[in-house]
Order: sequence, then structure tokens, then C-alpha cells
Amino acid sequence: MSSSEPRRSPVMADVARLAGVSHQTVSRVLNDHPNVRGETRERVLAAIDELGYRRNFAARALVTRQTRTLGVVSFDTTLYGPASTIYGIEQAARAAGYFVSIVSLKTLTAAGVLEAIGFLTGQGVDGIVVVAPQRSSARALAALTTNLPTVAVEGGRAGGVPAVSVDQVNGARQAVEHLLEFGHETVWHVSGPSDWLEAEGRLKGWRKALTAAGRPIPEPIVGDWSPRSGYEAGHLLVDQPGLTAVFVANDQMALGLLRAFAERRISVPEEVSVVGFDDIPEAEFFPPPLTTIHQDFGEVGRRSIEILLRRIESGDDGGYERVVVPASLVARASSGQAPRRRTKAAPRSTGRRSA
Amino acid sequence: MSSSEPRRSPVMADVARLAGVSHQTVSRVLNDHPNVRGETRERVLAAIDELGYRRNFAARALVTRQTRTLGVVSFDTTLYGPASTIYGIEQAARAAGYFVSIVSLKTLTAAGVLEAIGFLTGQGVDGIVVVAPQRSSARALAALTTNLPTVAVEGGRAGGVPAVSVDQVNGARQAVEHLLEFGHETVWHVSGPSDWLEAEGRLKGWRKALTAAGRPIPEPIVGDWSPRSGYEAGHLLVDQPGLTAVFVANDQMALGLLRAFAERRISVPEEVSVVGFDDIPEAEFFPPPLTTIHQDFGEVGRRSIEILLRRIESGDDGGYERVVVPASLVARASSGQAPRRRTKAAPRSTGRRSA
DNA sequence: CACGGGTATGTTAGCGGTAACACTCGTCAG
DNA sequence: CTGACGAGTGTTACCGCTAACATACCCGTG
Repeated sequence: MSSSEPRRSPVMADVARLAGVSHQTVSRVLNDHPNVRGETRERVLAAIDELGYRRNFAARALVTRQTRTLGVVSFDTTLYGPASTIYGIEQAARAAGYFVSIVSLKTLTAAGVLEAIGFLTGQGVDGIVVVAPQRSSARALAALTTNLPTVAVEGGRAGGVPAVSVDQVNGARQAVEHLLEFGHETVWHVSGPSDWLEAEGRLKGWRKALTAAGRPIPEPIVGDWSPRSGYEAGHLLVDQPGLTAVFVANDQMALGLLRAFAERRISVPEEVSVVGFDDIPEAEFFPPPLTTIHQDFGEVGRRSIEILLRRIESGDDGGYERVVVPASLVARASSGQAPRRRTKAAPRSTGRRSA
Repeated sequence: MSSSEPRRSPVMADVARLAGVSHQTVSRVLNDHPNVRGETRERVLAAIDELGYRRNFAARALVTRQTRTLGVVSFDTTLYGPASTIYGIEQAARAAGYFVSIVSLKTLTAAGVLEAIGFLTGQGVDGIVVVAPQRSSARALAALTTNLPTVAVEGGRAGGVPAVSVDQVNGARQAVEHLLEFGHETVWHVSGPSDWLEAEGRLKGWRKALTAAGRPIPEPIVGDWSPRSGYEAGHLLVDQPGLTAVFVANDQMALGLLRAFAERRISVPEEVSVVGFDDIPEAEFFPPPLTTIHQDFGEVGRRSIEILLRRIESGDDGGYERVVVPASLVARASSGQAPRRRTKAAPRSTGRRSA
């Protein structure tokens, strides 16, 4: 009778019985304890194999006080950036033998971030990575009094939370300098939402580069990262006199902008040069192929796990720490020489054919 | 002395002491057990609040044999489809009070899928969602002897694993019929990799629709989902006599194809109509805005969790079950009337200007 | 007024591991 | 020859929770 029941999966005691040792010895083998005779170890291993034994996760976690699980809080994991970062995080964590538990936020509010962290804490995660690029969530993090190791991706400016981020400022500067080298008088900017730290960094880099070159700084247009907002920005920009170069804060908006330019018969790069940011896989096939700033999201993910694990495993609070991953320019067809005939001080309607 | 130590987080016994009850009563309150006096409940709740008590996840999991954690195995979570599906899964799971642990595969092999499932099993997940659109992984699933509740997204054809998927066949049919309605003689196809079930479904739907309409079925070109492969396919197609309409198996490849057409001065939709699949956010801003088949990934995620939770919570094996989520056509500018002058049996070089 | 039966609560025994300590041997120094 | 010591192994005590059973008390009833 009892043999027909859906037998419970074997436990350590079963292995011990089969191998003719105590359960503690089994535990020793599993934990690579040195004081186990080779022959005994073999016997235990054989028993484990025969029974298909697997250590019970919960029991182990209960006594060791470690779940070997990392929590990730992220904003909209559908976006290329967060998705790629999480991919890197997951790969690195798994390589180190950690599980990754994810909470994906619809909206990015301080309360939402805190709630998510609370949820993960309830699961007993050993540490948390917050991919929270908004300033509000950075503030939430700063206010966090958890003693749980935490690392922020893009946004740990305030507070003692260590942070890993791509060098937005320098990336933006590269974009602008690239355009200036082509002889453009100045570079316009379509930025991301103002409360995003990444948007802020790119804006700052753009300003710095223009300032350093002594160029006029046009009023930036604020988008929301979506292709649509880039499209709208494009239509606004078309009417700007003297426009020959635009630095768009992400590739998706750049796509929208290119579309708007196409509708208004502005040719890129002959009349206006465009540079994006992110280097999404599609960028190479935009009309025209987009010059953009490449971000190594995988590296960001890896580095953040590296820091987090170091803190978890050493119990070290390590203080504030900031890792900056460089960004690099990928030159493609959307940027080129400034048009020879500048329409510098021309009136509203320039030589371009506009509808 | 002892008060200066980093005090261990409070346990049930601490709450019990503070509330002047036994730890079991605390447990009863936490588990909404009916037999607790209202006043006692209040007192316990107050104590919990005061101490900031949180139930220990591992201890609870150990005794209930449930981790309230769901495992997700997915191929390349960087892609829009998987990322969106996982987003839906995560939202639905969290709403039901479950954690979501993710393993993201670099390559999709049967061994990889099994290893990932093993990894998650080691964490003690209560159930698994496999977002594994390749045929090889579907086979791996079928061979799986785990007694863990499992549900497949796109791909549980073989074996008793329940599956949730978008109606690829019907989606493809809609794409083709849409094109045929515009008077196109036939529709070419750029398919996905042959071992992907989604690619297979779209191919089948395309064939069926053409067969039903009594149209010739051109040789499909096989891509790998990437924009580049679409680009290459585009260059191949340009030389096909009689080409007026193409159904591309995903939007990314469609982008590449549009690029190739642009380089060869083929205008879309005037000379050739193009329809994609997926409806990625960028599609609306492609040159020209892409007519495509919209997939409700969120719904797929939600439905798969629904099935999984039902099986977990009822212990019900439920047998084979298949949920099909409809796909819908989104008509945009890339598709339109077939050109009046058919270049039906024309020689290699047609009236088009080709470089 | 003794008694059955429900309600509110307490007590006890695990869940399946790991850590600490105890024990049994050889081996070797004094 | 004996005691110290370390290697190999076993025994026991938890980790923090829930389930099962035990207990105390209240009520209505014959």
C-alpha cells in the first residue's frame, strides 16, 4: 500500500540510511566539509544519485538565514534598456548560484519602489538591485532604512546606496562633439522626461559640450522616451531656423523624429544630422541607419551584481560606491557634414521645402 | 550590552509575548483563522505593527511545503515578445501574491531548458512557466517527468503540458487576406527560423490563406528574426519578378526589409506592400508606418498564470489544455492597393529603378 | 446540576536542514 | 605507557513556523 503512494521526495535522512551514515555526514559531503573520508564521500554521493536527492531549499534557508535569492525592482521591463540590464543581472547572478526574483513596476513612484522592496523582503531575498532611473525613486532609496544590501542602477545619487550607471554625461558629450566635428554650428536636443536621471545626465552632457565649444544652447524639447514624443518633437524642430543637427536622448524617440522629418521632406543627414542614444538593435536599420551612443547594459548588470554579492558575502557595508560604465559612439549614416549653406539668421521659412 | 547589538528581527514569539498570547494565536491572526476573539486580534495586530514583524518566509515554506514562488524560464528576455509576456506574468503573479523567479536562456536547447527547470526546482518553486517557443524545448518539456505544475507559452504542442499561445495561424491568415483584398496576386513570406513554433504557425497560416484563395505559393525566405536577416531577405526579394506584397514574420525583420527596399528605391506601399507581425511600439513609426499583426502578450502572460495557479492550488493535473489568444490586424501605411501594372512575367529587371 | 458541544486559546511535535558538541579511534610526543 | 591531539563520525539542539491535539471556559438542555 504505502509503496503506491506518491512518495515524498527523499530527505537527507533517506540518503543517510542508504549510505549507512548519519545525516550529518551527508550534510558534510554536500557542503564540501574536509573531514570526510574519500570512500564515505563516494558512498554518500552514490546514494544521493540513486535517490535523486535534492536539498530542501526552505529548510536550508531557515537555518542559514540565506535564501541565495536576489531581488530586482525595475521600471517597465518591456523597455530595451531595463530588459537588457536585467538580462545581464540574471546571467551574473545565476553564474554565482543565486536566484533572481523580479518585480516590475508600472509606474515609478517612491511608494511603488518601497512597496516592491517590501514585497521582496517578505520573500527573504539576500539583496536587492533597484533599476529605478527616476529621481523620485532614487529619493525613496535614499530614505530606505533597510539593512538589506542594496545597489542602484542609474540613480543612486542621493543616500548611501552604491550605484552603477552608464556615463550618460560623457556619452552625450561624445554625441555632441561628433556633430560639432562635422561643422554644425550647434546641436539641438530632444530630452527624456525631466525626472529621469538618465535624461538629466544626457541633458547635462549636451549642455557641457556646447558650452565648452562656445556654441549657442537652444531650448531643449522634452519628450517621454516614446517614438510618438520623438515624432512630435520632430515636427516642432522642423520649424526652427538654423536647425542642422539634433541629439535625441534615446533611439526610440529618434525613430519618431526621423519619421517626422521624412514627412516634412527633411533629408537626413544631408539637411539635418541626427544622433540617438541606446543603440537598440533596430537602430542600424533606421531610415537612415542611426548614429547613436552605445550603452553596455550587460556590463551594468554584471557590475551591479558584483557589488551586491561582495556586500552580501562580506557583510561589508562598504559605504558609498559608484561604478560608471563608459558609453561609446557608434557612427552610422544619420550624421554627417553640416550643409554648406547655413541658414543661420534666416527667417522662419528657410530654403527647405516645408508643407 | 545586549541592547546595542544589531538586534535580530522579531519572530512570532516576540509578538506573542508583547500581545500576551501564545505564538499560535499570532499565527492564527496572520492566517485569518476564524476562531480568534476580535479584541485579541486587535492586540496581536498592534504588537505586529509595533515590532515591525514579518513572517519568516523560509520557516513558513518549510512547513507548508509551498514557497509561493513561480519560476519562469524564457529565451532571451531582451526581445520584445518574451519581455512583454514576462511582464504580464509578473503582474498577474504578484497580484495573486506570488513571487516570480526568472531564468533567461542564451541559447534555446532542450538541455538548457531542463537545466533551468532543475535550477528553479532547487529553489522550490511551486510551478513553472516556460516561455520556450522553439520546437526542441517543447520536446524537452514533453519529456519532462517533473510532477511540478508547468505551463508552456507558445510551444506546448507535444506532451501533456498545458499551453497558452497567440493564434499565429489565424494572425498570419489575417495578414495575407488583408493583402489579397488589396488586389495582390499573391503574397511572399519572410519566415522566422524553422524550429520556432511561432514561425511555423505563421508560415502555416500564410500557406493556408493563399491556398484557400487559390493563389500561387512562392518559396518563403527564412530569416532569424533579426533586422539584419530581414534586410538580407529584402535584397533577395527585390529581384523576384512579380513581387507586390510581402508578409514578414516579425516587425524587426520588416524593418530590415523596408531598409533594403529603400536602398533599392522600391517604394512601400506603392510598389510593394509589407505586413509585419508583433506590433512592437516602434512599428507605428517605421518608414512607412507598418501594417502588422498585434499580439496581446499581456493577456498571454495573464492566462498562463491563471492556468498555472489553478493547477497549483487545486493540485489538479487537469490534463492537456490549450488557450489560444486571438491576434488582430493593425492596418497602417505599409500596405495598400496592388500596383495597377503588374510585372507578372517580366524579366529580371523590371520597370523599377534599381541600382 | 451534570453533561454535551462549541469557541477561544495554549501546548506539543514536527518540517529538513546546519552548527555545536561529543565521541571513538589512531598517532605521536614525553 | 599514557595523555594530547586531530581526523572521522554521530548526537543533539535549534532555526521559525503551522498542524494537531489538549485544555479551559461558556452555553443550553434534560
